[in-house]
Amino acid sequence: MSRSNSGSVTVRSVAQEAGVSVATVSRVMAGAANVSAERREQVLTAAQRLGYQPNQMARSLATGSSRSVGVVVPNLSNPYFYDVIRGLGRASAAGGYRMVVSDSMEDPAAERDLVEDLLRFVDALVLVAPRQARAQLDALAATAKPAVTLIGPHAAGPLPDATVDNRGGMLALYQHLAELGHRRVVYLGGPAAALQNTIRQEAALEAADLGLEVVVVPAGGTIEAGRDATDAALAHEPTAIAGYNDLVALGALHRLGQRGVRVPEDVSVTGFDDIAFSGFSSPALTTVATPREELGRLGWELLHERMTGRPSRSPAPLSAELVVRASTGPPRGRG
Amino acid sequence: MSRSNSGSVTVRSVAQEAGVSVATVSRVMAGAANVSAERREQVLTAAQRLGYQPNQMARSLATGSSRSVGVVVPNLSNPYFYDVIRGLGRASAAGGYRMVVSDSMEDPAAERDLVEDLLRFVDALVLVAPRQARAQLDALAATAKPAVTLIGPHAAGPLPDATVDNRGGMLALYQHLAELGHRRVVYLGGPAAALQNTIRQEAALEAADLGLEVVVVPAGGTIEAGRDATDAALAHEPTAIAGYNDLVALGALHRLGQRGVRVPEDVSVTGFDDIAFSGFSSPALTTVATPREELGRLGWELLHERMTGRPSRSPAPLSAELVVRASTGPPRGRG
DNA sequence: CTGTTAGCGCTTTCAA
DNA sequence: TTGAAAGCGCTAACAG
Repeated sequence: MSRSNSGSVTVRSVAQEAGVSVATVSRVMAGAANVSAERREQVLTAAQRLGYQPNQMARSLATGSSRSVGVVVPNLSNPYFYDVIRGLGRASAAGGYRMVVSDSMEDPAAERDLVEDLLRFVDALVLVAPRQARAQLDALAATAKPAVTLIGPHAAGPLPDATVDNRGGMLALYQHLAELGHRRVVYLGGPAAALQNTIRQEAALEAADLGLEVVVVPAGGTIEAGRDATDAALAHEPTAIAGYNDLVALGALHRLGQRGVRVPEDVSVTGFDDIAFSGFSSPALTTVATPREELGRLGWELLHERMTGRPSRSPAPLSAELVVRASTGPPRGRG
Repeated sequence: MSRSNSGSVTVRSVAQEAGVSVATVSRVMAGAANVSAERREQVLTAAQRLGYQPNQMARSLATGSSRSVGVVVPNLSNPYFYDVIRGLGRASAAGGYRMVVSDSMEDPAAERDLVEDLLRFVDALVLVAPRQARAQLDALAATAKPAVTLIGPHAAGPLPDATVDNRGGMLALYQHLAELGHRRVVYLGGPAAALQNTIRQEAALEAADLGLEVVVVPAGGTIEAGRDATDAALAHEPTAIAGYNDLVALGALHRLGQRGVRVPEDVSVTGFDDIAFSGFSSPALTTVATPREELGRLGWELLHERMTGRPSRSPAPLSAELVVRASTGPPRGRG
């Protein structure tokens, strides 16, 4: 051995400096109660003097826990996921755990690699809106480490999952449009690998009951995707366009503006997620809001239950709330 | 001891299964050349059979390196920082390092805590747009771990720093406005702790040489801050409003729309950063673009130099490029 | 309340 | 090319 860790201050140095055993130092650092005030003081000042910083690696190896949870998100450039992560981060921090987040950039293969990598050193894992096949996820549950999903598999699987009411949210949007008098709407579809899209798209079928004809035009999950799919959407002559998410809707809004199509006079537009930007577009976007920080918090709760060996079952989906802004209005007859 | 790490597959299990020593297993896993093909094969199949996964903690403790770099950003909800991080992530991943990113949420105290925490287990640190006092940063340089800043201290300090030409960018914006015929502009100031703001604000003084009178109105770094400061800005009767960054400018755009002030007919608006949303607002935002992924890459380069003990000096600021869109135009006389 | 000591799982000399 | 063995820095029995 003898790596040149020359300078590093260890429990040993502190113990020596303070004239106590390493065990005592360890106890003081851990905040254990069974140390006399006097000893504690000695250790603390010695540590201070030497600038001692516990080595997290050694600690983890000894305890078998890194006190960190891995988080994988499909796309951190979507503010929605950032908000979920923040809720998760706050909750886990309160529980004494740090978060290590990785972005798969919508790539299922990258997502698998990230999971594998994280599994080597975190205590537990949360997959946000996983983009991989169901079988892969189920395999994850067989791992020794606790894991949960957020906005995960539709049907109940071995992994606990917290999610939002995607179907209800979409239907609220459709109902709003139906009440406004719309009849034909285009749904701008999201990433194929996204489960949320599957669910949101399925809602199109049910929209028929509301007297709506919904045609699906594939787009993607980004603002650019929304912009680029808008021409195709317009070809169907809808009076309203429902985006897979706010980003897509914002992209559509932009393209409509370029083409001189007025919103909502000529075409209404809706999104999904209620990201901050949606309140600031012009016109401001009608969308559906879900409690995303709450979702993150809930994810931590589920994970924590798993980590402490308690049962933990997937809770009911968090409800989605319609947010009506300026991008929707009654359709006008044309021609 | 005897923590119930019962199930875990270790080098020992694999060695036993393969009928070799743990040293050989370690060598194979490390991809060392000095192992016979036969032995290697035995080890690999044994590892496969047992589903062996190296324990990263143990590895780190033994080698003294976690092969991870800590990254602290002030505000990940600003897409600008996300892009910088992505560049950094790609480069460090290519170099075999993983990134652990933390968000200080614009809180200098939180930033210090995060740094301290990260220092316990990462190999090196990069601070993006640090919000803490110069002295604190200089102290960081005294740490055993290599560290660099991105968009850091103005004057040269002990920490290498890669940055962008904030001053040049602002002046390009002012020159553009001056050429358009503007005379009086309001600069919507950013977060007090942000160094970028100091520099961008100082550019206001130089704008006088361009025939521009620039008055500073404090705002902040968010879209809400921009919105809320707009009324105060308007009180100065400017023909143009220059936001601290795109977020602030987008907020201003929104408020102007609410008040029925036309952009750019009545007031021109500019931002800084060229985040994706800025190309999609209406009107699209005139701003300044900086090579942010490149900035991240450069940060890794600097850090890597430090880590490998090479000199490393702060490079020249990356240049900022004016992006003219629809939010700026010639002023109209009023009254 | 305190110290001694045996590991956590892995890497890396060192000698064979 | 291979194995034995000594740690990396810390924690947690265990004995006192």
